[in-house]
Amino acid sequence: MISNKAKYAFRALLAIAEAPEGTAMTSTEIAANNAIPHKFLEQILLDLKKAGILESRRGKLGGYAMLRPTDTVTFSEILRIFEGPLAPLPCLSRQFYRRCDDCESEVSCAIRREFGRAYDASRQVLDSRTIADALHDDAFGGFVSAPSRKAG
Amino acid sequence: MISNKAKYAFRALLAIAEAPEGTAMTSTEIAANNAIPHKFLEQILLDLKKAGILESRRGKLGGYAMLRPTDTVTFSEILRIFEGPLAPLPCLSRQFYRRCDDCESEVSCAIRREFGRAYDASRQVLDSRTIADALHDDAFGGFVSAPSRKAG
DNA sequence: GCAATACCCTACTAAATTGATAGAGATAGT
DNA sequence: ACTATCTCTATCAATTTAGTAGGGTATTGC
Repeated sequence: MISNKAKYAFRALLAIAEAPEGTAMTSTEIAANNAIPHKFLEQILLDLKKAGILESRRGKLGGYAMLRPTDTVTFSEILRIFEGPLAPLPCLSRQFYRRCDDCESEVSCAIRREFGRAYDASRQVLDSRTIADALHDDAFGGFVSAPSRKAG
Repeated sequence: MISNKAKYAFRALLAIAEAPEGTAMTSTEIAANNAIPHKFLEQILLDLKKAGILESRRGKLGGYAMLRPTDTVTFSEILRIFEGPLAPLPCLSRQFYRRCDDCESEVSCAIRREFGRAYDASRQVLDSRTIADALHDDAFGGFVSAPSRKAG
């Protein structure tokens, strides 16, 4: 399960990305329209700004806007800001690599191998999907299909 | 990142599964050979027993052994015992489904759609890989290949 | 210049989770 | 009876999560 913080970040980003180019959205607006606690959202937007995803203006006509084009901002990038490493094991992370304390041999570790496969699979999605993709419901994998997943 | 508890559980399971059919391994043995705190491991093995994965015997010739064949025990099954739902969002979980508190429409939720893709991808691995596969380093996806991942 | 608006920053808190440790009880074998 | 082993419950410290609180700082418009 991803944290509320990360979920709020995606909601906010999608809201900002949807706004017409050049217009800024205020934290108050975003909070109200997306069921996010206002002061909590402020922290999140600040994190996104510090990460170079958003830009901001203060004062009366202030607010937040995308700093980078929406099609360059991937889901994994955002997730990492709020969740830290996405790898299931420290020894599988490229960006936050840490050897397991008690590991004898990484190459022969069956747990590492299996989780490596799972991680590869999910990373292939999260690394390639962007905010722009999410907004436009672009197809994944080169074809369009109705969602087959059923809730429940 | 998966919890230490889950990681220990996999280590223990692999150790037990590796033992000759019919022989039981004691928690003390498993703990010593796999760098797991003994009393912590006891809780874990108990959970695995309650979940119907292991059987146990008390007393002098006691210990733990597989209850079900190793090729029927999937990674996702074990993970769920110790980590709860694997889905990144409650509204994507089949076994622990919960609507997001503030969700207006699940079908049109872009966040749900994108994470659904990532979840599908990793589930395809974790649902299909078993303890037996991990032990025998069986190929995944119908072919054998040298691991291309580099640690670091 | 001054007030209103909106972002910026830090500190705090309650509740839950993680990663154990501790100790007593139940059962099986010799 | 004795001992090895599993079984069960309680407890604990550290960390994380999900916020709340309350100022401080920049910008605009009058």
